[in-house]
Amino acid sequence: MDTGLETLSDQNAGTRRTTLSRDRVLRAAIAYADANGIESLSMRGLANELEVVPMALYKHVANKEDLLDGMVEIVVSEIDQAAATGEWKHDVRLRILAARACLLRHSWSRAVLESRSAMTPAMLSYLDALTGLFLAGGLSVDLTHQMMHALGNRMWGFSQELFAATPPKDTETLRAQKAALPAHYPNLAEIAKAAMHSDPASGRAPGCDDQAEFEFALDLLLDGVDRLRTRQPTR
Amino acid sequence: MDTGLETLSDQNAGTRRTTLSRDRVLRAAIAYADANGIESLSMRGLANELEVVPMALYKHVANKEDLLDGMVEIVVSEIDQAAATGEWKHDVRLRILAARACLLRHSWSRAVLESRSAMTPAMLSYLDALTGLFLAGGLSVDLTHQMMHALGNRMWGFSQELFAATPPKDTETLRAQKAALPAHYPNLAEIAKAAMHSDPASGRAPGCDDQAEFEFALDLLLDGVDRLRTRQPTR
DNA sequence: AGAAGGGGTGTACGCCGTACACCTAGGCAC
DNA sequence: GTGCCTAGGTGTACGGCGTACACCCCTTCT
Repeated sequence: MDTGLETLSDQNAGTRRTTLSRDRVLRAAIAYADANGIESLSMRGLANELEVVPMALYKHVANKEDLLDGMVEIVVSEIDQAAATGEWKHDVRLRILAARACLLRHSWSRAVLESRSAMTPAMLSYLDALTGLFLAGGLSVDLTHQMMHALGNRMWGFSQELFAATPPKDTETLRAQKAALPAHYPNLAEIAKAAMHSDPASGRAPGCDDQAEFEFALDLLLDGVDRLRTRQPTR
Repeated sequence: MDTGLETLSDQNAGTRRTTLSRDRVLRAAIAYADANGIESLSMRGLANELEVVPMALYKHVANKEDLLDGMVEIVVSEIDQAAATGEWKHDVRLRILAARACLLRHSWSRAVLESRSAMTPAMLSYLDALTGLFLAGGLSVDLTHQMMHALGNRMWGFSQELFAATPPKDTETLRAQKAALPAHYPNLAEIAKAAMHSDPASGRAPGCDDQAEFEFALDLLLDGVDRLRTRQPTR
């Protein structure tokens, strides 16, 4: 479904324009949110924009939550994944600035991203690549883990853990995709496995000590500025 | 208005319980959000909780936005402002962890806080005190400024500038409270003044270079972890 | 030709925030 | 005491929202 094949439409009378598709709906929603702000994006308004009746949208998105999920998925997938140069710090820096630039292009995206509970493939892919850069740069698995949490904030404003608060929901497919996770996101799988050892808590994102991770990042900043304190001001 | 004086009520018949007040409404809303989640807090449900008709709330809060403003104001004002010991890094650490602890007590508060556009007195007061700690600790005005932005994120998940996007609105009172700002929040006023010099842009929070501030914090983290990289893992 | 089903439609329900007119009870001036 | 004023609770109503459900039409496959 929702491949962009666009089978025979636009007969010259122009009665029905190009038909809908999940992708067309999502992109129209993004354009609408860009133009009018996310708070004024409604199913009815979007349908109106697409010159279609509101309920037509529900043939392509499950509900408004799904619409928002799809919107951020597209935005995140547009993050420029620059090629690695081998200079890990430089590479990480580039990736994160690319993410920031991408989210800034759609000012609503940060807020929506934070309101989502589950990770999408594009997010996982981005995070996995970033994790890989740290590991390749020689950071230990634990340090990489801590750093990912510390940066989560910076990248798109998260403060809570990335995998938090996913309700049980459909256990069947969930278990399946959980099993498939290591294959697609090997780096994430590695730090998750390591974290699991120290504290096999329930649910996803097990073994993450939020408080410790928060303090780690805080101390990194405080110690860093303390070191700068003795020199002249930066700007 | 809304002082807690509670003039003669509760006549033994118990017809009208204690009457409403802005404070009672706000605290009931906080309790409701704590118990049921912020997304299910509605004016109607809250009114029902207070055994009152929905429109009665509007005698005490202007609208739902105002209700949310009032809720975060209370939460933020409950942040434990520990006495300064003179050890600036320790003091800053404690204040920030106190803020985190307070916001974590009300899981909805972070999201609501981020959705607000304007600063409230309690927020300004907290930020002013923190700024004061940095300055007293010997950080330059510029470094303090950068650090406040870097920490904004850590404290309650902000990624955007703190003062951003306040619409023009009521110029009369706005100008007045803007003029009164230095008296109440001297430390904030100092870094704002310094920032104004380098780039007198329009609106509030002038002279803040978002991109530079983001990169400052990012580099602090990356350089910090790079330094840790050469030693053994932390946990 | 006839079945199947993907995709747009129309109607309707229950929730939301809140404008506006109203009523009522206490405090005050006289 | 009488009459007014006002703060605060009430009732009704409106427009907007997300979306369930029954429909129907048009394409495609057999």
